[in-house]
Amino acid sequence: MTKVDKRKQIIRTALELIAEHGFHGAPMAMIADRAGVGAGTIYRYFESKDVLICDLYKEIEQRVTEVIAIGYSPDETVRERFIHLGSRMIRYFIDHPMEFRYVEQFHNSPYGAEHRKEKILGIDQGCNIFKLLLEEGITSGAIKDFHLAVLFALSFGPIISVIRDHILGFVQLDGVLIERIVSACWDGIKN
Amino acid sequence: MTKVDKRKQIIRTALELIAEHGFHGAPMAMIADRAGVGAGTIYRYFESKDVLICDLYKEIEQRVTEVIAIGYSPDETVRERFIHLGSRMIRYFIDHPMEFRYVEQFHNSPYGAEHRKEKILGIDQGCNIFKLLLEEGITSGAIKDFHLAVLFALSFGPIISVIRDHILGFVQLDGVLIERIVSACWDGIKN
DNA sequence: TATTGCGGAATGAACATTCATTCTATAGAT
DNA sequence: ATCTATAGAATGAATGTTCATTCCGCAATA
Repeated sequence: MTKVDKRKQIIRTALELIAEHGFHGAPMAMIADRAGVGAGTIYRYFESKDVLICDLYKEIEQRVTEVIAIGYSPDETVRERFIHLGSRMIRYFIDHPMEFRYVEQFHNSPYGAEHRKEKILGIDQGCNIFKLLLEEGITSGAIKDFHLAVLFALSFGPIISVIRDHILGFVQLDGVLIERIVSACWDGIKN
Repeated sequence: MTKVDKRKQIIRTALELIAEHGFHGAPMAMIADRAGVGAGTIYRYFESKDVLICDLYKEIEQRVTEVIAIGYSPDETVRERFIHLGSRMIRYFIDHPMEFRYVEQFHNSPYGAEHRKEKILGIDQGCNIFKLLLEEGITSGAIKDFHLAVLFALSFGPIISVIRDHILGFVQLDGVLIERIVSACWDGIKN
Protein backbone atom coordinates (compact mmCIF):
# COMPACT_ATOMS: atom_id res chain seq x y z
CA MET A 1 0.00 0.00 0.00
CA THR A 2 1.42 3.42 -0.89
CA LYS A 3 1.71 6.23 1.59
CA VAL A 4 -1.26 8.06 0.12
CA ASP A 5 -3.39 4.91 0.10
CA LYS A 6 -2.61 4.26 3.72
CA ARG A 7 -3.64 7.73 4.76
CA LYS A 8 -6.85 7.43 2.79
CA GLN A 9 -7.53 4.03 4.28
CA ILE A 10 -7.10 5.38 7.82
CA ILE A 11 -9.37 8.34 7.13
CA ARG A 12 -12.00 6.18 5.50
CA THR A 13 -12.01 3.71 8.37
CA ALA A 14 -12.16 6.48 10.95
CA LEU A 15 -15.16 7.92 9.12
CA GLU A 16 -16.96 4.59 9.12
CA LEU A 17 -16.31 3.75 12.74
CA ILE A 18 -16.93 7.18 14.17
CA ALA A 19 -20.08 7.68 12.09
CA GLU A 20 -21.44 4.43 13.44
CA HIS A 21 -20.17 4.34 17.01
CA GLY A 22 -19.29 7.91 17.88
CA PHE A 23 -15.94 9.36 18.84
CA HIS A 24 -15.77 7.35 22.01
CA GLY A 25 -16.85 4.11 20.43
CA ALA A 26 -14.01 4.21 17.97
CA PRO A 27 -10.70 3.61 19.76
CA MET A 28 -7.52 4.17 17.82
CA ALA A 29 -6.68 0.48 18.12
CA MET A 30 -9.93 -0.43 16.41
CA ILE A 31 -9.43 2.09 13.64
CA ALA A 32 -5.92 0.74 13.08
CA ASP A 33 -7.15 -2.80 13.05
CA ARG A 34 -9.92 -2.28 10.52
CA ALA A 35 -7.71 -0.07 8.38
CA GLY A 36 -5.19 -2.90 8.27
CA VAL A 37 -2.36 -0.91 9.83
CA GLY A 38 -0.57 -0.94 13.15
CA ALA A 39 -1.78 1.26 15.96
CA GLY A 40 1.42 3.25 15.90
CA THR A 41 1.23 3.83 12.15
CA ILE A 42 -1.71 6.19 12.48
CA TYR A 43 0.57 8.52 14.38
CA ARG A 44 2.88 8.73 11.40
CA TYR A 45 0.02 10.36 9.49
CA PHE A 46 -1.84 12.24 12.22
CA GLU A 47 -0.34 13.92 15.23
CA SER A 48 -3.17 12.82 17.51
CA LYS A 49 -6.72 11.56 17.48
CA ASP A 50 -7.92 15.16 17.69
CA VAL A 51 -6.02 16.10 14.58
CA LEU A 52 -7.36 13.07 12.75
CA ILE A 53 -10.90 14.03 13.70
CA CYS A 54 -10.49 17.64 12.61
CA ASP A 55 -8.71 16.81 9.36
CA LEU A 56 -11.46 14.40 8.45
CA TYR A 57 -14.07 17.05 9.12
CA LYS A 58 -12.28 19.57 6.91
CA GLU A 59 -12.11 17.07 4.07
CA ILE A 60 -15.83 16.40 4.24
CA GLU A 61 -16.68 20.08 4.45
CA GLN A 62 -14.67 20.80 1.36
CA ARG A 63 -16.21 17.98 -0.64
CA VAL A 64 -19.74 19.13 0.23
CA THR A 65 -18.98 22.70 -0.71
CA GLU A 66 -17.64 21.68 -4.09
CA VAL A 67 -20.50 19.38 -4.92
CA ILE A 68 -23.40 21.65 -4.04
CA ALA A 69 -21.90 24.44 -6.11
CA ILE A 70 -22.01 22.35 -9.30
CA GLY A 71 -24.49 23.74 -11.77
CA TYR A 72 -25.14 26.83 -9.65
CA SER A 73 -25.96 29.78 -11.87
CA PRO A 74 -26.07 33.38 -10.60
CA ASP A 75 -28.52 34.14 -13.40
CA GLU A 76 -31.37 32.25 -11.83
CA THR A 77 -33.84 33.83 -9.43
CA VAL A 78 -33.13 33.77 -5.71
CA ARG A 79 -35.81 31.16 -5.27
CA GLU A 80 -34.42 28.92 -7.99
CA ARG A 81 -30.93 29.12 -6.57
CA PHE A 82 -32.20 28.43 -3.07
CA ILE A 83 -33.95 25.30 -4.29
CA HIS A 84 -30.81 24.28 -6.15
CA LEU A 85 -28.53 24.53 -3.13
CA GLY A 86 -31.00 22.97 -0.69
CA SER A 87 -31.80 20.04 -2.95
CA ARG A 88 -28.18 19.34 -3.75
CA MET A 89 -27.25 19.37 -0.11
CA ILE A 90 -29.96 16.88 0.76
CA ARG A 91 -28.95 14.70 -2.16
CA TYR A 92 -25.29 14.79 -1.24
CA PHE A 93 -25.87 13.64 2.31
CA ILE A 94 -28.39 11.02 1.28
CA ASP A 95 -25.71 9.61 -0.98
CA HIS A 96 -23.11 9.89 1.78
CA PRO A 97 -24.92 9.01 4.99
CA MET A 98 -21.75 8.27 6.92
CA GLU A 99 -20.41 11.71 6.18
CA PHE A 100 -23.67 13.16 7.42
CA ARG A 101 -23.54 11.25 10.66
CA TYR A 102 -19.93 12.19 11.13
CA VAL A 103 -20.60 15.88 10.59
CA GLU A 104 -23.50 15.78 13.02
CA GLN A 105 -21.34 14.16 15.68
CA PHE A 106 -18.67 16.72 15.08
CA HIS A 107 -21.03 19.65 15.44
CA ASN A 108 -22.37 18.30 18.68
CA SER A 109 -19.06 18.03 20.45
CA PRO A 110 -16.45 20.32 21.92
CA TYR A 111 -14.90 20.49 18.44
CA GLY A 112 -18.15 21.85 17.09
CA ALA A 113 -18.31 24.71 19.57
CA GLU A 114 -14.76 25.68 18.68
CA HIS A 115 -15.58 25.45 15.01
CA ARG A 116 -18.64 27.65 15.32
CA LYS A 117 -16.70 30.38 17.04
CA GLU A 118 -14.16 30.46 14.24
CA LYS A 119 -16.94 30.56 11.68
CA ILE A 120 -18.78 33.46 13.18
CA LEU A 121 -15.61 35.50 13.34
CA GLY A 122 -13.95 34.68 10.08
CA ILE A 123 -14.94 33.69 6.61
CA ASP A 124 -16.95 30.51 6.55
CA GLN A 125 -16.26 29.01 3.20
CA GLY A 126 -18.72 26.18 3.68
CA CYS A 127 -21.85 28.30 3.66
CA ASN A 128 -20.50 31.23 1.75
CA ILE A 129 -22.66 30.75 -1.32
CA PHE A 130 -25.72 30.32 0.85
CA LYS A 131 -24.85 33.40 2.83
CA LEU A 132 -24.43 35.56 -0.24
CA LEU A 133 -27.68 34.26 -1.65
CA LEU A 134 -29.65 35.04 1.51
CA GLU A 135 -28.14 38.51 1.74
CA GLU A 136 -29.08 39.19 -1.86
CA GLY A 137 -32.59 37.97 -1.12
CA ILE A 138 -32.97 40.33 1.81
CA THR A 139 -31.73 43.29 -0.18
CA SER A 140 -34.04 42.59 -3.11
CA GLY A 141 -36.97 42.07 -0.77
CA ALA A 142 -37.51 38.47 -1.84
CA ILE A 143 -36.67 37.16 1.62
CA LYS A 144 -37.94 38.18 5.07
CA ASP A 145 -35.69 40.62 6.83
CA PHE A 146 -34.36 38.37 9.60
CA HIS A 147 -30.92 38.18 11.15
CA LEU A 148 -28.77 35.89 9.03
CA ALA A 149 -28.54 33.30 11.79
CA VAL A 150 -32.34 33.04 11.87
CA LEU A 151 -32.51 32.57 8.11
CA PHE A 152 -29.88 29.85 8.37
CA ALA A 153 -31.94 28.20 11.06
CA LEU A 154 -35.09 28.36 8.96
CA SER A 155 -33.26 26.96 5.93
CA PHE A 156 -30.85 24.40 7.33
CA GLY A 157 -32.79 23.34 10.39
CA PRO A 158 -35.43 21.41 8.46
CA ILE A 159 -32.93 20.16 5.90
CA ILE A 160 -30.65 18.62 8.50
CA SER A 161 -33.61 17.20 10.33
CA VAL A 162 -35.09 15.62 7.26
CA ILE A 163 -31.81 14.07 6.16
CA ARG A 164 -31.43 12.46 9.56
CA ASP A 165 -34.94 11.08 9.38
CA HIS A 166 -34.23 9.64 5.96
CA ILE A 167 -31.01 8.00 7.08
CA LEU A 168 -32.71 6.56 10.14
CA GLY A 169 -35.43 5.20 7.89
CA PHE A 170 -38.31 7.35 9.14
CA VAL A 171 -39.02 8.81 5.71
CA GLN A 172 -38.11 7.77 2.23
CA LEU A 173 -36.94 10.80 0.29
CA ASP A 174 -37.09 10.90 -3.50
CA GLY A 175 -36.55 13.64 -6.04
CA VAL A 176 -40.11 14.92 -5.88
CA LEU A 177 -40.30 14.96 -2.11
CA ILE A 178 -36.93 16.68 -1.77
CA GLU A 179 -38.09 19.44 -4.07
CA ARG A 180 -41.35 19.85 -2.12
CA ILE A 181 -39.48 20.05 1.17
CA VAL A 182 -36.97 22.63 0.02
CA SER A 183 -39.83 24.53 -1.50
CA ALA A 184 -41.59 24.50 1.89
CA CYS A 185 -38.41 25.89 3.46
CA TRP A 186 -38.53 28.65 0.90
CA ASP A 187 -42.14 29.39 1.87
CA GLY A 188 -40.83 29.90 5.40
CA ILE A 189 -38.27 32.54 4.48
CA LYS A 190 -39.85 34.24 1.45
CA ASN A 191 -41.67 37.52 1.74
CA MET B 1 -29.49 16.93 53.72
CA THR B 2 -32.52 14.67 53.29
CA LYS B 3 -32.60 11.77 50.92
CA VAL B 4 -34.69 13.68 48.39
CA ASP B 5 -32.45 16.72 48.56
CA LYS B 6 -29.41 14.59 47.93
CA ARG B 7 -30.90 13.02 44.87
CA LYS B 8 -31.93 16.42 43.55
CA GLN B 9 -28.49 17.78 44.23
CA ILE B 10 -26.83 14.96 42.31
CA ILE B 11 -29.16 15.39 39.35
CA ARG B 12 -28.76 19.13 39.30
CA THR B 13 -24.98 18.88 39.39
CA ALA B 14 -24.96 16.23 36.67
CA LEU B 15 -27.08 18.52 34.52
CA GLU B 16 -24.71 21.43 34.98
CA LEU B 17 -21.53 19.50 34.36
CA ILE B 18 -22.77 17.45 31.43
CA ALA B 19 -24.44 20.44 29.77
CA GLU B 20 -21.16 22.31 29.95
CA HIS B 21 -18.56 19.61 29.38
CA GLY B 22 -20.40 16.74 27.72
CA PHE B 23 -20.93 13.23 28.97
CA HIS B 24 -17.26 12.43 28.81
CA GLY B 25 -16.14 15.64 30.41
CA ALA B 26 -18.16 14.92 33.51
CA PRO B 27 -16.67 12.02 35.45
CA MET B 28 -18.66 10.59 38.30
CA ALA B 29 -15.97 11.69 40.74
CA MET B 30 -16.40 15.29 39.61
CA ILE B 31 -20.17 15.13 39.83
CA ALA B 32 -19.90 13.70 43.34
CA ASP B 33 -17.43 16.34 44.34
CA ARG B 34 -19.48 19.30 43.18
CA ALA B 35 -22.67 17.81 44.54
CA GLY B 36 -21.00 17.56 47.92
CA VAL B 37 -21.40 13.80 48.26
CA GLY B 38 -19.08 10.85 48.17
CA ALA B 39 -18.40 9.12 44.90
CA GLY B 40 -20.08 5.95 46.10
CA THR B 41 -23.18 7.79 47.24
CA ILE B 42 -24.33 8.41 43.70
CA TYR B 43 -24.64 4.66 43.28
CA ARG B 44 -27.10 4.52 46.14
CA TYR B 45 -29.45 6.67 44.03
CA PHE B 46 -28.57 5.58 40.50
CA GLU B 47 -27.59 2.13 39.40
CA SER B 48 -24.98 3.42 36.96
CA LYS B 49 -23.93 6.50 35.08
CA ASP B 50 -26.13 5.39 32.19
CA VAL B 51 -29.17 5.25 34.42
CA LEU B 52 -28.37 8.67 35.86
CA ILE B 53 -28.12 10.10 32.35
CA CYS B 54 -31.39 8.56 31.21
CA ASP B 55 -33.31 9.47 34.35
CA LEU B 56 -32.18 13.06 34.02
CA TYR B 57 -33.33 13.14 30.42
CA LYS B 58 -36.75 11.82 31.34
CA GLU B 59 -37.16 14.45 34.03
CA ILE B 60 -36.36 17.24 31.61
CA GLU B 61 -38.65 15.84 28.95
CA GLN B 62 -41.51 15.71 31.38
CA ARG B 63 -40.98 19.24 32.63
CA VAL B 64 -40.93 20.61 29.06
CA THR B 65 -44.08 18.75 28.15
CA GLU B 66 -45.92 20.13 31.14
CA VAL B 67 -44.84 23.70 30.63
CA ILE B 68 -45.57 24.04 26.93
CA ALA B 69 -49.07 22.67 27.48
CA ILE B 70 -49.97 25.49 29.87
CA GLY B 71 -52.59 27.77 28.41
CA TYR B 72 -53.10 25.50 25.40
CA SER B 73 -56.67 25.69 24.23
CA PRO B 74 -58.20 23.25 21.72
CA ASP B 75 -60.63 25.98 20.74
CA GLU B 76 -58.06 28.09 18.96
CA THR B 77 -57.24 27.69 15.28
CA VAL B 78 -54.51 25.31 14.21
CA ARG B 79 -52.28 28.24 13.42
CA GLU B 80 -52.83 29.87 16.81
CA ARG B 81 -52.12 26.64 18.63
CA PHE B 82 -49.01 26.05 16.55
CA ILE B 83 -47.69 29.48 17.43
CA HIS B 84 -48.52 28.83 21.07
CA LEU B 85 -46.57 25.58 21.30
CA GLY B 86 -43.61 26.78 19.24
CA SER B 87 -43.24 30.00 21.18
CA ARG B 88 -43.54 28.32 24.54
CA MET B 89 -40.94 25.77 23.61
CA ILE B 90 -38.45 28.44 22.56
CA ARG B 91 -39.17 30.38 25.72
CA TYR B 92 -38.74 27.37 27.93
CA PHE B 93 -35.34 26.50 26.58
CA ILE B 94 -34.17 30.09 26.56
CA ASP B 95 -35.02 30.16 30.25
CA HIS B 96 -33.32 26.80 30.79
CA PRO B 97 -30.27 26.79 28.56
CA MET B 98 -28.55 24.00 30.44
CA GLU B 99 -31.48 21.73 29.90
CA PHE B 100 -31.37 22.55 26.21
CA ARG B 101 -27.72 21.74 25.92
CA TYR B 102 -28.24 18.56 27.86
CA VAL B 103 -31.10 17.42 25.66
CA GLU B 104 -29.09 18.17 22.54
CA GLN B 105 -26.17 16.12 23.80
CA PHE B 106 -28.50 13.32 24.66
CA HIS B 107 -30.10 13.26 21.23
CA ASN B 108 -26.73 13.16 19.55
CA SER B 109 -25.45 10.14 21.35
CA PRO B 110 -26.06 6.41 21.42
CA TYR B 111 -28.79 7.09 23.99
CA GLY B 112 -30.55 9.30 21.48
CA ALA B 113 -30.67 6.64 18.78
CA GLU B 114 -32.13 4.18 21.26
CA HIS B 115 -34.64 6.76 22.38
CA ARG B 116 -35.77 7.55 18.85
CA LYS B 117 -36.40 3.93 18.09
CA GLU B 118 -38.61 3.60 21.13
CA LYS B 119 -40.45 6.76 20.18
CA ILE B 120 -41.25 5.72 16.67
CA LEU B 121 -42.65 2.43 17.88
CA GLY B 122 -44.58 3.48 20.95
CA ILE B 123 -46.41 6.49 22.19
CA ASP B 124 -44.19 9.52 22.40
CA GLN B 125 -45.69 11.56 25.16
CA GLY B 126 -43.29 14.46 24.63
CA CYS B 127 -44.55 15.49 21.22
CA ASN B 128 -48.01 14.10 21.52
CA ILE B 129 -49.79 17.45 21.53
CA PHE B 130 -47.74 18.61 18.57
CA LYS B 131 -48.44 15.38 16.73
CA LEU B 132 -52.17 15.62 17.25
CA LEU B 133 -52.16 19.23 16.17
CA LEU B 134 -50.29 18.52 12.95
CA GLU B 135 -52.55 15.58 12.13
CA GLU B 136 -55.60 17.75 12.66
CA GLY B 137 -54.05 20.38 10.40
CA ILE B 138 -53.50 17.88 7.61
CA THR B 139 -57.04 16.57 7.86
CA SER B 140 -58.59 20.02 7.81
CA GLY B 141 -56.37 21.06 4.91
CA ALA B 142 -54.69 23.84 6.87
CA ILE B 143 -51.29 22.14 6.67
CA LYS B 144 -49.41 20.69 3.69
CA ASP B 145 -49.87 16.97 3.29
CA PHE B 146 -46.39 15.78 4.23
CA HIS B 147 -45.29 12.72 6.17
CA LEU B 148 -45.42 13.54 9.86
CA ALA B 149 -41.64 13.26 10.18
CA VAL B 150 -41.21 15.94 7.52
CA LEU B 151 -43.63 18.28 9.26
CA PHE B 152 -41.74 17.74 12.49
CA ALA B 153 -38.53 18.59 10.68
CA LEU B 154 -40.03 21.75 9.21
CA SER B 155 -41.39 22.82 12.61
CA PHE B 156 -38.74 21.76 15.09
CA GLY B 157 -35.67 22.01 12.89
CA PRO B 158 -35.63 25.82 12.82
CA ILE B 159 -36.78 26.09 16.42
CA ILE B 160 -33.95 23.97 17.76
CA SER B 161 -31.49 25.74 15.55
CA VAL B 162 -32.59 29.17 16.63
CA ILE B 163 -32.51 28.30 20.33
CA ARG B 164 -28.95 27.09 19.97
CA ASP B 165 -27.95 30.28 18.20
CA HIS B 166 -29.52 32.32 20.96
CA ILE B 167 -27.76 30.38 23.70
CA LEU B 168 -24.44 30.69 21.87
CA GLY B 169 -25.04 34.42 21.56
CA PHE B 170 -25.43 34.61 17.79
CA VAL B 171 -28.90 36.12 17.99
CA GLN B 172 -30.79 37.87 20.74
CA LEU B 173 -34.33 36.54 20.85
CA ASP B 174 -37.15 38.57 22.34
CA GLY B 175 -40.91 38.14 22.40
CA VAL B 176 -41.49 39.83 19.07
CA LEU B 177 -38.74 37.96 17.26
CA ILE B 178 -39.83 34.61 18.68
CA GLU B 179 -43.33 35.20 17.38
CA ARG B 180 -42.01 36.17 13.93
CA ILE B 181 -39.83 33.06 13.77
CA VAL B 182 -42.56 30.63 14.76
CA SER B 183 -44.82 32.40 12.31
CA ALA B 184 -42.23 31.84 9.58
CA CYS B 185 -42.20 28.15 10.50
CA TRP B 186 -45.93 28.16 10.07
CA ASP B 187 -45.54 29.72 6.63
CA GLY B 188 -43.39 26.72 5.77
CA ILE B 189 -45.98 24.11 6.67
CA LYS B 190 -49.26 25.90 5.96
CA ASN B 191 -51.19 25.31 2.79
C1' DT C 1 24.71 -1.35 4.77
C1' DA C 2 21.93 2.66 5.97
C1' DT C 3 17.53 4.54 6.12
C1' DT C 4 12.91 4.83 6.47
C1' DG C 5 8.45 3.06 7.57
C1' DC C 6 5.83 -0.14 10.13
C1' DG C 7 3.60 -3.00 13.72
C1' DG C 8 1.88 -4.05 17.96
C1' DA C 9 3.23 -4.87 22.72
C1' DA C 10 4.05 -1.83 26.59
C1' DT C 11 2.89 2.30 29.21
C1' DG C 12 0.48 5.28 31.98
C1' DA C 13 -3.49 8.18 32.65
C1' DA C 14 -8.38 8.54 33.25
C1' DC C 15 -12.49 6.52 34.61
C1' DA C 16 -16.63 3.90 36.35
C1' DT C 17 -17.59 1.05 39.81
C1' DT C 18 -16.99 -1.57 44.22
C1' DC C 19 -16.72 -2.53 49.03
C1' DA C 20 -14.84 -2.51 53.68
C1' DT C 21 -15.37 0.88 56.87
C1' DT C 22 -17.33 4.95 59.28
C1' DC C 23 -21.02 7.71 60.51
C1' DT C 24 -25.90 8.84 61.97
C1' DA C 25 -30.25 8.53 63.66
C1' DT C 26 -33.63 6.02 65.81
C1' DA C 27 -35.43 2.76 69.25
C1' DG C 28 -35.12 0.15 73.18
C1' DA C 29 -33.25 -0.65 77.81
C1' DT C 30 -31.98 1.07 82.31
C1' DA D 1 -32.84 11.30 80.89
C1' DT D 2 -28.92 8.65 79.56
C1' DC D 3 -26.82 5.05 77.43
C1' DT D 4 -26.38 1.27 74.06
C1' DA D 5 -27.54 -1.46 70.03
C1' DT D 6 -28.64 -1.67 65.41
C1' DA D 7 -29.90 -0.65 60.65
C1' DG D 8 -29.11 1.74 56.95
C1' DA D 9 -26.76 5.62 54.63
C1' DA D 10 -22.52 7.63 53.25
C1' DT D 11 -17.83 7.46 52.19
C1' DG D 12 -13.58 7.39 49.41
C1' DA D 13 -9.55 4.54 48.70
C1' DA D 14 -8.75 0.56 45.91
C1' DT D 15 -9.73 -2.07 41.69
C1' DG D 16 -9.99 -3.31 37.12
C1' DT D 17 -10.77 -1.66 32.61
C1' DT D 18 -10.33 1.08 28.69
C1' DC D 19 -8.09 3.94 26.03
C1' DA D 20 -4.47 7.29 23.52
C1' DT D 21 0.08 7.40 22.89
C1' DT D 22 4.97 5.79 22.85
C1' DC D 23 8.72 2.87 21.91
C1' DC D 24 11.62 -0.45 20.06
C1' DG D 25 12.76 -4.17 17.17
C1' DC D 26 11.92 -5.74 12.46
C1' DA D 27 11.39 -5.50 7.47
C1' DA D 28 11.37 -3.32 3.14
C1' DT D 29 13.81 -0.30 0.19
C1' DA D 30 17.68 2.32 -1.66
